Amino acid sequence: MRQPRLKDVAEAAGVHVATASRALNDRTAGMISPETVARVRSAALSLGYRVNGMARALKTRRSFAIGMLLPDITNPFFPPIVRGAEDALSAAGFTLVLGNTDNEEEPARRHLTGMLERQVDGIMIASARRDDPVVEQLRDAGVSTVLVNRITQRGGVSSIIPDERVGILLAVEHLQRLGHQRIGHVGGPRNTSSGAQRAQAFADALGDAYRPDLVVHADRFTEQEGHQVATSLLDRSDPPTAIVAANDLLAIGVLDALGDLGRSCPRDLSVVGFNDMPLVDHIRPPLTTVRVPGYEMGRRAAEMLLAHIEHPDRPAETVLLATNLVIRASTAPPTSRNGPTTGS
Amino acid sequence: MRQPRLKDVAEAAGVHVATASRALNDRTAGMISPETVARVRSAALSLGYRVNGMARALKTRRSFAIGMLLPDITNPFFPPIVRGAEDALSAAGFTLVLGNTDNEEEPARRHLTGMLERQVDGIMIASARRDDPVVEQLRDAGVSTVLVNRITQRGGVSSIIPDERVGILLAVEHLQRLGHQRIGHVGGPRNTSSGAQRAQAFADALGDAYRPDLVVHADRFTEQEGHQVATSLLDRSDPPTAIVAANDLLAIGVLDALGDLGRSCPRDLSVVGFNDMPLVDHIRPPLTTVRVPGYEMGRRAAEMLLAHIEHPDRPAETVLLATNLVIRASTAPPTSRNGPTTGS
DNA sequence: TTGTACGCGTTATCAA
DNA sequence: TTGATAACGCGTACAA
Repeated sequence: MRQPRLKDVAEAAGVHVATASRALNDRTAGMISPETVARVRSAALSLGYRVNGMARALKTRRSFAIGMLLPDITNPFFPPIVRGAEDALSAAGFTLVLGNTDNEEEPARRHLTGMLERQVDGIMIASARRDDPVVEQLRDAGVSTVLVNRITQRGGVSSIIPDERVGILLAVEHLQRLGHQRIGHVGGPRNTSSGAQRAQAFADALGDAYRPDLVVHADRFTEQEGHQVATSLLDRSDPPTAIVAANDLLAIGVLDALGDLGRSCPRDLSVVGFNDMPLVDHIRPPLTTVRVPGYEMGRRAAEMLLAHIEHPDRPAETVLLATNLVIRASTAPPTSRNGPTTGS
Repeated sequence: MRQPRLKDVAEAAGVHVATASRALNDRTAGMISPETVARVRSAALSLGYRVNGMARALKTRRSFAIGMLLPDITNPFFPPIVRGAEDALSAAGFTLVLGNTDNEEEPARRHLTGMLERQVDGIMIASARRDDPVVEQLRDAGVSTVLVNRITQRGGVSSIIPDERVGILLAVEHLQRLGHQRIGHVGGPRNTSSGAQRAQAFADALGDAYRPDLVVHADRFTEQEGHQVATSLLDRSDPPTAIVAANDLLAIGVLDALGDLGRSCPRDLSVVGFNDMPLVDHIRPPLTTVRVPGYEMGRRAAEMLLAHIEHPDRPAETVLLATNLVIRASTAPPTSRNGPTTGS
């Protein structure tokens, strides 16, 4: 026989379905006499009854499911975020639906449509681009949304991002204190807030020392892309003595490029990453990087989203999460080989 | 005004809801005259209509959602599996619901209950323990299930796992060929198939050379645990000259322990991991490890699950995915310092 | 080819 | 405190 339904429980307990429904829900069990509640619940237990969430959602217009869009779960920076979100969500009785977008619009739309059709109660987006029509639509459609790690240019939707400005500033100051004067930047995609903001923060931090020709941008936040664009930067007659990368994956790409050229870090080049994603403390050399609390970011994002679902009329807010510099072995003073006085 | 429903579309197109329903579904659109289909679809488009998946699922008893239980998305081995599964699922119009269990039963049950209440059409479990009542229940309840990466002792449910036996054998042979004679094993939790099978395969591969006192087991597949149990193995008067770890995280723990003791890899100890998870090629030293095709495993698992959902009566099958050894820099011949002839 | 009528399983409203 | 009844939005036999 098939899954028992509420009606079966009600019959087994000798009450009406409505009564059974009330007895089973904590919120409404107070209306029912303790004996009846007990009778219904034990009947449900012995029948192995399980509510049909679809029917409930149809009636209550709440699915207790949340969707999350991210570029690629395979990027080691995201799992802690997802884990943080999932922990907060499941603690509140919500379920997490995941979708990878590869930073492209078509998959993003596809996933979004699917999630919305399935009546998710809200959406977290970790894959927003600076100009993202998808986010606009969501906002206009009145869907509870929280942006994570990346924001769009036009606001109107709550978001939580790392303090990129401070992070980059700390990185630059660290390098300058070590004596570096020719500092380059391997930036991320300019159509993302992280790519654009970090590049801007880099320029601002350097001030007069800013050298536009020492800045390159990757089209994606991947090791391969970092490798490729860093090569052009390193393969010139007057390469930088230090590089601030827009994230750890790009930084690793820089290290790869450096190795290809037969040079080594930090002897020939200092490298700073961004995110402090898992395992970068174990790579060669252990990476100096700006730490972003991924787990916290995911957790708080979920909490913000749940709060927004409870109180849809509260204004959007954007939270800036503190970052700090973790100094490891990929940064060191410039040597005479690459120092400013060399000028071959 | 609220979300338009089918009725609104029907009215806008001047037809009955039933007609609108048929016109909107590709499967049934053939029953409807082309003009009507066009009229209905354009009405739907201009109204911004979106089916209510809950109502549809309630009626069709298919949610097009799949649940996946895993120990911890933060363990770098799992993201590729999840990505593979998600890609296959979304290609088939399914949605992925995620749950982290931390290898504990209570969270597993909680997530499972939530997923089942939400009427998922099937479940993938990457967190099974050897004796897992949760899996038994699922099987007995007739829920379509596929086990990934780990299996239970009692079968009856389809599964896909790496060929651990061959992988371990390749690792051991590689070390023996290098000249190692005192080879130890840092095993995983014995209540998981991966922990138990790899330990067994290790013993079998070594045959007469097997030394039970050179085997320790971690209670969890984490770097910390590996660090801890490896210390006891390395901190003895006659430590092994090589260690096969049950997975990469444990292997990294071994490297940590080695560093604590002031020794280095591969000079004082060769280490082989398992999984070839992302970034282990960049750690110090680049890790020799048994490669498991995580993405493929996730993709195929999803495909198997979908097949099972289509044909619930087909018998359970278990797929063994080929593994191979990736030799990098964490393995080398034993030196006189730690070689078999030393015997202090 | 289209319309009628009903049910999927639950909760909310109203009445008793 | 409990029961009767009507939705929630959709798909589908069956009839026309």
